[in-house]
Amino acid sequence: MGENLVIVESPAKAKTIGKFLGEGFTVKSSFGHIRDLASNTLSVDLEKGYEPNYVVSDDKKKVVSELKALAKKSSTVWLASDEDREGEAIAWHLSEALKLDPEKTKRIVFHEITKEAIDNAVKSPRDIDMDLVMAQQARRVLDRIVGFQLSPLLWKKVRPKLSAGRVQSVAVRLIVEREREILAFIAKSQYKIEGLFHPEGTKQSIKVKAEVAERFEGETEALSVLESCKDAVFRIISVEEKDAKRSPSPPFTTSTLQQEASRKLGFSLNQTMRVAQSLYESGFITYMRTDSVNLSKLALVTAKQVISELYGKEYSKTRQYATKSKGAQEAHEAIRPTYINNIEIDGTPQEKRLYNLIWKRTVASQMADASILRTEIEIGAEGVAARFAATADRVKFDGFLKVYSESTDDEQEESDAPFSLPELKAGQKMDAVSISATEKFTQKPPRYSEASLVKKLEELGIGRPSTYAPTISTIMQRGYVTKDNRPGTERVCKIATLEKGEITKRTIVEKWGAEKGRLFPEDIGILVNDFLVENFDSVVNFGFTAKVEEQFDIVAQGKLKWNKLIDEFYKPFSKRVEETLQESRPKNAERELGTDPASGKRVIVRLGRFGPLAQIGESDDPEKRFVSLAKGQLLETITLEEALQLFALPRRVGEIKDEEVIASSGRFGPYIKYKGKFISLPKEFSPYTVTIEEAAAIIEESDKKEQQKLIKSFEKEGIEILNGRFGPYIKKGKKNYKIPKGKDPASMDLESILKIIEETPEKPAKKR
DNA sequence: CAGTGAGCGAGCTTCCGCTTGACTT
Repeated sequence: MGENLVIVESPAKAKTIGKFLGEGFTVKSSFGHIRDLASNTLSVDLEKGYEPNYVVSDDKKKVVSELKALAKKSSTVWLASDEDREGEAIAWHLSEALKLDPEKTKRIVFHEITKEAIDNAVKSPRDIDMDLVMAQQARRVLDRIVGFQLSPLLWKKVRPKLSAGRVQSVAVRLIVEREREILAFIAKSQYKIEGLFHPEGTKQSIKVKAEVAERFEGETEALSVLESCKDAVFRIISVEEKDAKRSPSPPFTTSTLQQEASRKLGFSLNQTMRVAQSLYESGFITYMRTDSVNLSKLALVTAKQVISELYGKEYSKTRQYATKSKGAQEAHEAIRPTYINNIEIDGTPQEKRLYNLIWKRTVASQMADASILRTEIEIGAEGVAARFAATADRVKFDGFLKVYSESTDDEQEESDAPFSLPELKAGQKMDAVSISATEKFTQKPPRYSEASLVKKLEELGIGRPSTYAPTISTIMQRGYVTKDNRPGTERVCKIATLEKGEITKRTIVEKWGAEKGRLFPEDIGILVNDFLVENFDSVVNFGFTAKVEEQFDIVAQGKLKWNKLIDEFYKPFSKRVEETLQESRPKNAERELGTDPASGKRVIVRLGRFGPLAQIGESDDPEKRFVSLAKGQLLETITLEEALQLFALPRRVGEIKDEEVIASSGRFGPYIKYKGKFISLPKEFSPYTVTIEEAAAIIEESDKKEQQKLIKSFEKEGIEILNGRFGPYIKKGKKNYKIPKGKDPASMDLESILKIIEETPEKPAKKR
């Protein structure tokens, strides 16, 4: 038992620090916050200066009692939580909950986990900074009041179990507003003119592709340019060479790691964080929840060594980056490999890939600029107003590009891969092999992906590294938004080509607007957002967090009392809550689409108990009909035709052997029903159009699969061995049992099966 | 699992930020 007890936030950190401190020190972890406002009620006394009611959370009772016992036996307790607002609060809650003697308690902080840094920290302890603690308390109480007063308002006015909060409601707002931008967007047709030229006196195969920078509004305008090119003699007007350089991106923070893992590896936010957590626990990387781009001195030195060894000295350039993002608290380092000389690690494929990404980004950040020679040429002709331009980049020195280049979110229509230009001189004649005018359409704004939404939130200073992934999970869980793919549509583009003195016109079909893993608002998200924007704009405003953060800073400086800040917010806020409560329901009114030509009744859409629906006939009409809207349809945008089509389901397709075949669409997509069985409809078929012949084939296919599914059956006992998605398994009644590895499912006897059933433990109650 | 669109009223839902854990199909 050590004389000294050191408490840090994370157990992995405790382990490493324990090694540095050695004899006489016991290092333990608090596992983050140990106390919080009681979770079942507001727990803020609105009458008594907003006094918070803190309790030790259930899952922390054990940690707290353990730490308490250890603290009792220790001569000194060192509170070594992070040096930011939350960390300071953790230190204070520890001192309160463990009833620490101030004489025996010391607050220390360190920014690097090295022996030197820790020794230094121990030499210069300080007291808990109560101003900073109160700034945290203000943050906590404000979030609780906003969340626990707005959410119940939604339960009353919209639907139970909904939620609202300073962070999540802004995230939803961003998605809803982006959707409306997209709806309002009208694609503009423009013409892009490109030419393929052959420099005179060079090999026949050499071609130079050049483009006119400006876009042309209409077909006539574009054609007149082509017309003017007919007999033109093209020459190089200018050749310009410029030196350019590119610099590496800073090392990873949580948000940039999430963005790059999404773009380069296709990871979701949760996936990235789960894999990073496991790399951290294995000691491969530094802490993964950080907003800092700072690297420790040790890391800088190792990076230099590694780069010099691998690529040569000229590739190394030591750089220290400054954090751009507002509100960054910088309690940790950037995310980097713990040992940069560790180029590869052991682990799952996912872990290897993420580690590799982190390694490359870190190393590249300490490498030299790439230097690039950019050649720009211009081609023109007398009588042709438009100028054709081409650029080519030649990498003179690759520098950091040897290791890493950052991806972008914008999907480019064509790859602008650098191509090389032949030796060209001003005045040189260029034969126009072909010149074409292609119709292009302006792009609608992109929907957010999980990662680009995090980027946006970070820019606005909303949310923290530890909450980005959970926040986005929350708004999906509430049903406000859905992550989805959309197949995209086709459109026809016109092309006119001038070749050998003649202009020919044709059209091509272009696929556009396909989306993968994007966030779409749902009707309930739109409704809740509009309700909040209408009544609480000051809170769901994009600038609200930045504004209160300024106030928290003033509290942290000791120039403002925390509960005065709260009071100034709460007075107008509670008034607004009261007023909104008195007012009528939010605009959940129905939207009228028109009349049903068959019955002459009114067709409306509205949000029902189970989601958005279309309705024919009034609510008091005994013959009224309902149908749910399909995935991807919104109340705001659905048309009468689309709504009426929904009523065509369920549809009788025909009969097979005197049994009806029905086609419809359910929770799990389109299906056909035959002899009481449901069969999912393959993608290429639609329930509106599938024919009885097609249905027969689908049913036959499904029967075949069903037969292959059954490996063995014990009818008397009601036990079956089946082939499932994850391999063979045992089924008895409604329960499934795993077959141990190495057993051949087809040759198992009843006895061994019963034994497996016997030995399989009961499923524990579902925890949430 | 593949349709629901209500009625009565009790009891519950919910925030943001720190941190990991222990469950199997």
